Amino acid sequence: MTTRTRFAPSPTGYIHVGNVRSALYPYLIARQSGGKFILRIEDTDQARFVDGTEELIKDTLHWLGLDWDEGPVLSGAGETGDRGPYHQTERREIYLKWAREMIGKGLAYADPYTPEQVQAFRDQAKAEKRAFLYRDHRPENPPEWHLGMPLRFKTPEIKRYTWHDAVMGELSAGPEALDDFILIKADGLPTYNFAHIIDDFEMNVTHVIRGAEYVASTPKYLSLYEALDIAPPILAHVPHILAPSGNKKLGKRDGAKSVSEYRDEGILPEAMLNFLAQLGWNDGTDQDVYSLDELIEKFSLDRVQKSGARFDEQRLIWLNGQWIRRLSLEDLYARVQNYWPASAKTASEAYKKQVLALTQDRLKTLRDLPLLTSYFFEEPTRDESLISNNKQLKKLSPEEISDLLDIVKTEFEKLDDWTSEAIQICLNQLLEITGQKPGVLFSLIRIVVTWAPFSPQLNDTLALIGKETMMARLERFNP
RNA sequence: GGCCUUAUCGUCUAACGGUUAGGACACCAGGUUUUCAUCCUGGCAAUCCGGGUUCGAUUCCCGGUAAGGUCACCA
Repeated sequence: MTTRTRFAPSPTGYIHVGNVRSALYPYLIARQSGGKFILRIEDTDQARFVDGTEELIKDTLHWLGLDWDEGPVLSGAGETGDRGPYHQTERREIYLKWAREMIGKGLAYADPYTPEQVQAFRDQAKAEKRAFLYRDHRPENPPEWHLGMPLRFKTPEIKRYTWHDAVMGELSAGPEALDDFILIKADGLPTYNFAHIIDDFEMNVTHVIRGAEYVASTPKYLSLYEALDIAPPILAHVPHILAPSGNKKLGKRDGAKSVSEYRDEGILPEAMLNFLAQLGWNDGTDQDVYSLDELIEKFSLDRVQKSGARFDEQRLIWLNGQWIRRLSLEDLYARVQNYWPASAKTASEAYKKQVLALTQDRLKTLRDLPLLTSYFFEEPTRDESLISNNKQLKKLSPEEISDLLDIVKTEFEKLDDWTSEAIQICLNQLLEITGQKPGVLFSLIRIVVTWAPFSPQLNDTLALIGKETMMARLERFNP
């Protein structure tokens, strides 16, 4: 049987990094076995529906390179795949057909209570410090069901379930976990609990990979699979990603950033995928950097961690730097297009590529580009703290600084061959003439020319900035 | 409160009864006769607690403790 996995998000807002991992793992499983990866939109909650989310989901997956074989098409309103529709709201009749069959078999019944009455039962259970079970209130003679009232699953057998989870191993839960949950809501749409089971069956899904919050309801699903005589798919519950501080699950309230935010900050999709895959998974080796192809080859659910992992942004940024360094100059140049400082607009492509080549090694996120390069394109703003905070330079008086720079100007004025090599020779001569240490002299030149906290090698930087600009900047500076 | 799950450096993790408990991020120190966020070298730092089982437990069992999930006409 071919592997078929799915990512089934609800269009209820932005996509955060936790969601991405729930897409990545099923994607990897599908690809490593030559199977299919399905995108299904679970849009049955009309109250929480947020317009535009579906486009966001598709854009995000596409940006990450997690392309799907079946589901809504990337842009526009169509769908691909022969197991659709892939929007749950368009599958309404399918769920109702299943529901009517279940009523016929005595597996479902109408819920006669008002929401307020059910809430009263719930409150009572809570007051008595018990778990709420609807089946304790299962009506003796439920009315005939019709559209407009909730339909509930009549749990056929209240018992303990034991099952295997591809991540968690052997799991089991007592009869308390079983209840008569709602199949069809009063609005005629199914609940997640019902819809996903029908969909996964009808779409031939072989692996259900989802967040650990579904472990508690798995016995209910098992009970439904059994009643429907459906063989359950392989179940894999992935632990939560934890917020940077505290032990809570990463959520919007804890400042969980959307994937687009990281994208805007200049995190590469390769780094994001690499980071997320390793958050809670490893292949047992010391490897740190994995391409998507390597992940496809090496990923396995049974090596996924059972406990939650904290989202460590510093590691993500480190990985991003690793990936930036692995990119070819052409590739990096293409990706960095929207990150240049405004002043680079008029610069030539050739010049920008030279700047990029010089700074590639120091770039951690694409958004750092202006910080690292703006002085190549515009007059830098003088920042006195660079001198006053410099261990060596702050010992020098303004006069001493002025004298040093005069010598520098004189020597460089004589230099016509403006290449890195010639500049380096000139710099070395300046050390001899002034009798200064490199840490003093070179730092001073670097700061006065760039006014940046860090920059590439001095000779290369000066070569690229050009003699004229450099001399002008030295001239302008008065200690 | 019921049910379920988890527990190794600050963080992510390796070790599937025998290791000086390994690696990575972060941090600290030194180096790359030049900054630095790259690069190299070194350092700091962990098996939640208590009982078993065993010649021997991070590893297996039990009990605590702590943390997380869940108990919706949300997914």
